[in-house]
Amino acid sequence: MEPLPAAAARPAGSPARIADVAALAGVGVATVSRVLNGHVGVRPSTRERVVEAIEALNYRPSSLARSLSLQRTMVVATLLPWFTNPSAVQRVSGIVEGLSGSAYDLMVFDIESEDRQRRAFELFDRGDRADGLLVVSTLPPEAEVARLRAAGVPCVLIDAVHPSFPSIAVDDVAGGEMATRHLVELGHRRIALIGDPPPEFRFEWSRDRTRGYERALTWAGIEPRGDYVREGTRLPHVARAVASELLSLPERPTAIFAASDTQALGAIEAARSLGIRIPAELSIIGFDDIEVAAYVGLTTVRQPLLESGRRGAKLLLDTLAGRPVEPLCELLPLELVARNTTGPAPARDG
Amino acid sequence: MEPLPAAAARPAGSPARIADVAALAGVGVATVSRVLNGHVGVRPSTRERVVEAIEALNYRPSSLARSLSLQRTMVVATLLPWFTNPSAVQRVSGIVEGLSGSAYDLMVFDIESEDRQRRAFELFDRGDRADGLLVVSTLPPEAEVARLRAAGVPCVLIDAVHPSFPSIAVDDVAGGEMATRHLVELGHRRIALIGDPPPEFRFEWSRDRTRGYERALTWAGIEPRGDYVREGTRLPHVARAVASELLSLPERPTAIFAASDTQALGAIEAARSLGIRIPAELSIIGFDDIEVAAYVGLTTVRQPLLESGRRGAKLLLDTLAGRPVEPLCELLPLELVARNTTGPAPARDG
DNA sequence: CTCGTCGTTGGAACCGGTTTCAAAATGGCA
DNA sequence: TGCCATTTTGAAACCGGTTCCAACGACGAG
Repeated sequence: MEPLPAAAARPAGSPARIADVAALAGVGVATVSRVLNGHVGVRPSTRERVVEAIEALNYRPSSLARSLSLQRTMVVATLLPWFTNPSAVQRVSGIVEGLSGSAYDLMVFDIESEDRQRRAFELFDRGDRADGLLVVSTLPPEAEVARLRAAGVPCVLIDAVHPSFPSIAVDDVAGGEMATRHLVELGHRRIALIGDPPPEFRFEWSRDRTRGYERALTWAGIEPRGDYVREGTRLPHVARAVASELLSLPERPTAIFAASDTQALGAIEAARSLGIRIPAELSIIGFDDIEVAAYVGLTTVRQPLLESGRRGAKLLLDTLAGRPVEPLCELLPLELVARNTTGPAPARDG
Repeated sequence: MEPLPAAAARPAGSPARIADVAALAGVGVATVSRVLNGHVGVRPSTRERVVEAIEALNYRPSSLARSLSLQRTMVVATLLPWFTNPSAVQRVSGIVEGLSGSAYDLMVFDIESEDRQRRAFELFDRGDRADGLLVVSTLPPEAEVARLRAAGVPCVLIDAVHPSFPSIAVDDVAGGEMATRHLVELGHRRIALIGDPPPEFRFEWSRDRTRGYERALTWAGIEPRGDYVREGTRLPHVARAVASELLSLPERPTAIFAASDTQALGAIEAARSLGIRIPAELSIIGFDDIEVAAYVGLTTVRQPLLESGRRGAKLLLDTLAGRPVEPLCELLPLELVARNTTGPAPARDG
């Protein structure tokens, strides 16, 4: 029973294992495990010997091995494309908020290509790297949906909708319509659109906003013009170039609806460098209401980015806590925020 | 040798294991593993039977178990506080860039409290959840440094310096001096400072910038005034409140040096709402040069945020590839970017 | 026909924890 | 002191993979 002082140190470079601690303390691994996890029923004197051994070896259990054994990680993962986008950042902020105070840690995985999307699901679809998933702005491939369901991995979608999972989203068609109608009501007839990239990663909100745009135009009796619709890209400098093109058309549009604030900012820069005054000569409306939008006075359609993350996190926590959550789609409200980048159409156009 | 068709399905809810595949294909687990990992030396007919079984069961290996066995995850983790801060986001963007094209996936872990910092290192300091670490804007506690070294976890520091690890940083004292001197050269004598939070998570660049500020004042023969120095907080609205206080002092400062662009924006808002014209009545200079800084015309001290991430990622990849990297501190260059928020001191102050 | 070689294969040990279960140690009481 | 109930304890099985190594089968040569 006397403590064994020298339990043959392991090769340098390998941290101590539970077996090393057990050997040093002269107990079995089960006892060390009990001490580590604060189980009752360990004699105080034994506990102390174990604690000493732990400290002597500077031991900490492998969280990986622990997860494998427990079938539980206490980690929630967020999968999202281009997560350094301002709107994505806002959503993640909400998720952080929603998770704070819970026992779960957040791990963020960026998807910047189809390849990474595959890798992401390879890592997470069995639920062994995270106990729950928040999938943002992307729709999992059907094969993954099947696997996630088979493995029983709780999963909540944000800014994407799938019948198998609870989803948080907004009505993008209505949003596009709202933005366009605002411009129409200001007297604009030549309204251009800067849309987002083609459906990558199966998320298509930009297309939906375009549909809303077309619907509002039709409703106002305005013929949609092909040369006014540009499916640009999410990158600001490309949006800027696209806007420059639009503003150099022989029949220059008097208003631009950008499918995201980031793109709207690009459009503003383009107008600036062409010497076009906003909103006197050109109205610009964005979508999202990212943080800088308020700062620079951008008119936009506000969607509750932060709230979407917060709400998604809450739903996921509910599921993880065993409170059943229906796979319903929750639509968050949109709101037009009129600031300084939209105004009445120029006179000669009225 | 004939294929066993029905290898007793496992309880629903559990994804297939390698043993299930082996049973269904009528081979040993070793063979399945060989097929999975593309090893040579498997008879084509056998390989085919295994592949069929894999597809029949929709099997995918547990990445967790795989990591445990291989002692390798092919994941790089980034640990950083408040990673939804614009400057942090920029750094992460750089990391994403630096890692793209490599075989490593990036996982981001947010540290928003001391508790989370502890959790972060609990998860990662044995190197079993990630093969390498990028620690940003925070200094690991010494105990963790010891553990990381003991476990041989490659680790690169960004925006933090520690003798044990390669570090990427800037000279914050020089930066603070550069900013303040710019104001001095414009004729300002009443120069206030909005600093950052007290040293949380052991990162102290704000204090260093304050030192640079004091040094520049002394150099110009200006007596530092206690009521002009406010250690604010990173949150924009608090910075705004602090700026309001400063601007309501009987002897109002004619210039403000904000230790980060985020805080500078808060100061600008405060000035705006008090009807103080920038830069005619008040000069404001920030630090970082975050993306919106250029957009709103903020004068600032530019530090290469993106580059810091890119460079850190490269160093880590080098280490992971076995190319030895010295634990040296790499200082990136700072640059004064004069835009529209700073100008000559008001006349009566000259 | 037998032997040696080489290409395939599967059993078992291992990665580092948790937990079950039965055995051992302890303590109370007659 | 002896017996039984009650802690305490550790060996072994398990989580789900990878890989070493020995054994197996087929084949060509002698």
